[in-house]
Amino acid sequence: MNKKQTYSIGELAREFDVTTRTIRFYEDQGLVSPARRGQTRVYSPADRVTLKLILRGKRLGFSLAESKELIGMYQPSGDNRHQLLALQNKIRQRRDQLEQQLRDIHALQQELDDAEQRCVDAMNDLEK
Amino acid sequence: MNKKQTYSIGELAREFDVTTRTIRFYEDQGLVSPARRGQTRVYSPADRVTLKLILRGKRLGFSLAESKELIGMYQPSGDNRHQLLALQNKIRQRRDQLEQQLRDIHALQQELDDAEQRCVDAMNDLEK
DNA sequence: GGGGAAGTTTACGTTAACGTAAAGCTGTAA
DNA sequence: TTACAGCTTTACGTTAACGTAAACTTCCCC
Repeated sequence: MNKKQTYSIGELAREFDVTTRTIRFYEDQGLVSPARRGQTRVYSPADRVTLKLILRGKRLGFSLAESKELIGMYQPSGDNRHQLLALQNKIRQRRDQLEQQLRDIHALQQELDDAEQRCVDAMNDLEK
Repeated sequence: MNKKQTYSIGELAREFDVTTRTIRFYEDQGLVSPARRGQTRVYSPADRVTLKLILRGKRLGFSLAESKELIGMYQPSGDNRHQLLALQNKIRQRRDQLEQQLRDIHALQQELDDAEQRCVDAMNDLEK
């Protein structure tokens, strides 16, 4: 009853709607390091999660380098105090950036509401 | 008591912390069209708002082309029904995209909370 | 009237994030 | 056994969003 689930590059590409080229590119950039069976790449559930994080980062406007940083945050390999402090600083920066994005999004949503309303009004005018 | 406020390209560049090259590039791409006094560009308050919208779009991960679309939404020059319907569809798409971003942000915030907590815990362990 | 400081155009350079093509191995279903 | 579906590497091409440099006007100040 062990979950020895693995994925091929094609499966993941289909699931996340990207090309295999893209996934290999992320590997080039050091964002994932799948196992190999011979030549062929074999992805673990953990690799899959990493891909998910990268793509979410993209949706949030992060560069691959930034996403790499973010993903690195989840395993503080920093075994000394200095590393941990640096890590906390980065986390704080991210949080500030996210807050700004939230403000931006709310403002934009408000404007879309207005724009849509104007749309509806204009169409109602055409009715008459 | 009329507000005949105008801005030079340098003023706007300083205010928004971008280069003048950037602002001229946006003009090249048809995102702003400042007036001219001779050769020199003269920006109106409306131009300034447009710039603001572009930069907010950037923070949200929109391309310049997308921001241009978004900005175009605010003045429905579409005087016929078909235009208005197309407009509403675009607005709906934007809204969906924003909702996704919101979900992404909340998830990321949660993870940052966890990561920070692990940081604090690890530092406390070092204290002992 | 000789510098700056700030504006202009023109044009080539750069980085990120892949796309696209070529050429080859590999299992398996007909 | 061949045919193709899916995997591999290598490598050049592409797009967006500017950077950077050169060469030039214009205004203002001392």
